[in-house]
Amino acid sequence: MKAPASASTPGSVAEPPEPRWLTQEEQRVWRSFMEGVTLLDDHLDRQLQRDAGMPHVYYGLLVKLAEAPRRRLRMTELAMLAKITRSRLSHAIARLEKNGWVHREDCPDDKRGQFAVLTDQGYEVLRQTAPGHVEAVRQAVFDRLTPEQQKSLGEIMRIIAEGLQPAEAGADLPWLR
Amino acid sequence: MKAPASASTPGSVAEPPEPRWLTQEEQRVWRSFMEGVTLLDDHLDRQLQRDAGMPHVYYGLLVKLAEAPRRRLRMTELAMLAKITRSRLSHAIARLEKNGWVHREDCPDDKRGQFAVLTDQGYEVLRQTAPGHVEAVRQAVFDRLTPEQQKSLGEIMRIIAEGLQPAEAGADLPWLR
DNA sequence: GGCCATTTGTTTAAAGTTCAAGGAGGGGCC
DNA sequence: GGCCCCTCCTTGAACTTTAAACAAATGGCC
Repeated sequence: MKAPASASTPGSVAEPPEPRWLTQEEQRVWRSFMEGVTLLDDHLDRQLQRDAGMPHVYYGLLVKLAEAPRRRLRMTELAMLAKITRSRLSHAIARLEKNGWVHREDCPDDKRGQFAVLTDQGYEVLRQTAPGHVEAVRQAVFDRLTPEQQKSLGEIMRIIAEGLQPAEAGADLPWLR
Repeated sequence: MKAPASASTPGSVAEPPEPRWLTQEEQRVWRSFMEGVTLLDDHLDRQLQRDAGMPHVYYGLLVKLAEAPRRRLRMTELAMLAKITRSRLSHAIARLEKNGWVHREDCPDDKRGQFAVLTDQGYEVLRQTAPGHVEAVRQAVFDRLTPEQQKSLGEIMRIIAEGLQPAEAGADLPWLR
């Protein structure tokens, strides 16, 4: 495909600029990325579904709760930490509540608010399944990468994440970032 | 948490080995990774849902078909290329067929077989939406990374993907790898 | 040919996600 | 107080994904 002569000096008629296609090498990088992510995500989802009876995202929610003071977080805060919508979180917490791993509690300060609280039972599930999960992550990722690659991966993904962080997110909750 | 004295010289009673927990730094890497992936995936899904009326995975299927000889692929082959299950593919193709972007065709050599074929209309959708999609990928990823980081990302994700590739996958279709 | 394990692709139902809409409370402003 | 806009969270419907079960065709083997 050839760029039209006007590509660098567009006339008065509005033309869409020539798309900045990916080079061969960029395409290879992008495909490796998508494949790696897809395979890894599926792998961890299956591992956790099998050993903990929940998808990876749900597991991540329990982890965030376990790390929080008093093992509880406001719904909106948890949603932001986990990078999911509040709607999705609502459904997820409903499911985890049915399992007895989380329960909801009203917020005394704000009657609109809800806390998601990790139950003892939920904590126990986490305690029992965490070793298997870390091991899976290690085998799939860290065991295969050199320390330099690990560092590099961290930097790269941090950059990408920062670029996509909704601008307002946590503007008033800066300690979450 | 302290490792028991027996950790390095286990006695005759079977004990689970002390889990290889992630270090602080490894945790930071892992979280950046998960966050970046989550945000990026959501971002691209929304972009394509808005501009092309389909999720990212479905778009990927059309791309694979467009690149294939005669714009067609056997279901199993396409599933392997896209790293998804055949079941998921069946549903996806059904949906794309309803849109008129793909149609199924019987395989003359193998009466069990089906080809998924990209229609002209499907190709047209791809042609119109590809520029917007590449641009989104560029802005979110390539524009933010140095050439070295891009190269590094490619290597790292290739390593991770290889480690998770089901052993049999494409054993008899080596040219797909 | 006949048998049997395997491959191919689909189907069903359950589970998870998304999107748009909505109820209820907070908080500023008059 | 009363009004209005915003935030917090939930809901229901539509859609996508998963897991398990299935029919049909293949291919090796006797």
